Amino acid sequence: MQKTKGIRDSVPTIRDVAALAGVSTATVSNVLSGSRYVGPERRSRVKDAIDELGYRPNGIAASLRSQRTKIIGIVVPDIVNAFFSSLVQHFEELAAGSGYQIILVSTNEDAEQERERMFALLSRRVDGLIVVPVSDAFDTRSDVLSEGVATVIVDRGCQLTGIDTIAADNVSAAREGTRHLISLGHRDIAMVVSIPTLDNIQGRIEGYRLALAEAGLQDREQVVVGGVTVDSSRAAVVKCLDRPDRPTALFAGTNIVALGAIHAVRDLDLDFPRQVSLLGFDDFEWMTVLKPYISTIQQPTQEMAAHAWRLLTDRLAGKRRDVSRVRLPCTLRIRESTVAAKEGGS
Amino acid sequence: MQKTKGIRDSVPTIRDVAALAGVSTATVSNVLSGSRYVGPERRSRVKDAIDELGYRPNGIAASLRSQRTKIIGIVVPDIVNAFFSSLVQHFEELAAGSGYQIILVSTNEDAEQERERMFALLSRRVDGLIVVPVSDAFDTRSDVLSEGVATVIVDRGCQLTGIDTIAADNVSAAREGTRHLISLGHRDIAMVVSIPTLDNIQGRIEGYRLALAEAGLQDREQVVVGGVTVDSSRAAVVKCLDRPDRPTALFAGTNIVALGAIHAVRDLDLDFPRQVSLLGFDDFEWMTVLKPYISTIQQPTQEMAAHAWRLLTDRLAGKRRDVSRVRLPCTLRIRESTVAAKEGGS
DNA sequence: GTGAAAGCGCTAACAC
DNA sequence: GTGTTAGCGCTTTCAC
Repeated sequence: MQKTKGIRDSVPTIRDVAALAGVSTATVSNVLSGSRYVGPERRSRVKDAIDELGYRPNGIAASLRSQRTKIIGIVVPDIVNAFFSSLVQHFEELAAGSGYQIILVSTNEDAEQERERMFALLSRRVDGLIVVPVSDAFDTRSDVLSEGVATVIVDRGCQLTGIDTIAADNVSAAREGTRHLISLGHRDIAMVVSIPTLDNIQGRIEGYRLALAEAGLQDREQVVVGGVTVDSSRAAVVKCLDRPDRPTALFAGTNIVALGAIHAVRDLDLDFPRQVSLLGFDDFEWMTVLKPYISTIQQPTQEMAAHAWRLLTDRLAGKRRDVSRVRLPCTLRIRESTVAAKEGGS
Repeated sequence: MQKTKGIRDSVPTIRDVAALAGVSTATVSNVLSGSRYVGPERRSRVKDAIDELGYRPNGIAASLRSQRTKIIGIVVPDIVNAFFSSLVQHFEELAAGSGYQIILVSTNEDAEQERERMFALLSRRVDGLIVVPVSDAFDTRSDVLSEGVATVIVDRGCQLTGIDTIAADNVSAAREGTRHLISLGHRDIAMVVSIPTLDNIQGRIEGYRLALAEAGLQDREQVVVGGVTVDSSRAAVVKCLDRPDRPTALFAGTNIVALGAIHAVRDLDLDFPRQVSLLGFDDFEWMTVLKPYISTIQQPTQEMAAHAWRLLTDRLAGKRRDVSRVRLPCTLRIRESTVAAKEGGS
């Protein structure tokens, strides 16, 4: 088989376009990118040639040369978790709107996977990284971050310094939520959390404690650890509720934990919400479909994503040198699962 | 500023590694890829050099040269929909397990966006594409597919020929579900669907009709169009139920529609499931948390993803030339939302 | 305003 | 078993 120049048997390149249009490759490139002015006549000749050949620029080659991939790596612990998929959706939209694309990594709540996969992302030479770390030991893996790739940390791991972080104002949110429960007359309120060492969870616990202390209820503090799965949370809550002196209200620190808590309440056949009130975290469709409708604290996922994206693109554009640390307010959505405590409760 | 060869002030390349190890770049490349044997001594010298320099191969350059990016484009209509995010999770895992990465595109159920974004994916020179099309008019956009990129279609658009497709066996599944409802004594069963023109939905409608016909109930057929959002489905179902001759059972064709249907039942304050039974499609955590627990038809998302991945990688490896058309069986999960029809129903 | 040409960092022939 | 080298397709100086 002979390689004949005149025969187009493979994908057309910028050279083919240039030849057909009778211009230089530089001109074709400039028509495409608009980086410098090209006269109207040549421009239209180039466009015609592009159409005729069905030319599609090779982004790989462009990336190699320009040292920018226009790809952002998005790292989340679990894409099936509605909170994270909601974030990802927003990132994906923001990316599309500005000529970027996203490579998605779901780390499965596993630190080792996270590490490996982030290195893989770096090999792809992503322009930037948006990460919801698996754990706060993230900073011990600073080798990943020290590569000089622009990175924004979201939701978890926001105790890190020297790096842009963005999260909900967990302390205030949990404080407000706990106050709501207290105002309903609850005195025994258990906080159920996923992993108490995560900084966002710590914030929620802190807010809970603050509100308890304000009401002189610090002795009644009760933090239950549910873990990252619905089943583990369910088991933990069952254990917590299956006692005569059970709490009259549960404050679930994440949507997964809330799911587990509801299961647990069902398992014990308790009158829900009369015997146990429940306040959730995150706001999703199913919470308003299930009876009783679940009261919850809504995180501003869209704003979080928008802020994170802006932080990242500003840094990529060299518009910022200082480190940002953003905390966004949450909204308490009171529905039906939080009701007044029964008299003579505990 | 002078460019001094001896000073490592930038990211190390394969050449730096080769120089430090005293070998050729080819040898470094071979140590990394294992594509040909390298003697133990040189190998360890190379590895030391890599560690010392903190060298990380540039995947962009490798892709340009080898003409393979090891990236698969995943296109879904809506990443927040649990059915799709579940698929994506599996794809992401499969990719990681075989040295691939995925670029995610969420088309927002918009055909124009889908088209544009798929072209962008082609510009990135993804090795393959896994697509859940927005609509069946996908074939009119065959320009995207004619680029010769290996593509597998999942869930929707599976009426297409000449391309690998994989989906649930919607006809059988819906038939079995409808039979279940009929066996409970229901005679007025409404099927609520998202978009009746989608081929997967058509399959579900067909299964419903088949079961109705088997029972001599073809005259009672009632297909309600709910659209792609929870709110539109809710409104459609309210309209359907707010009549004296309302159906005694609803068969929701998707999880979104099921959510809308439950809302509607609540809105009308009907005794659920006594006055209206509900059979859903897709199986998610919230369905077993809400009372009554929702009976549903479970699609084998994991198997669908695994099959699709295999189809794609086999084709990439040149192991297949013929077109595959896979249909996977679903599982009926009977829980509490489907109960016997009240005597003298309609 | 436009072109020529030098690479970006790597892999895969092709040599030996 | 290992080295040499020619590009992959583009962007971007540097000339004019």
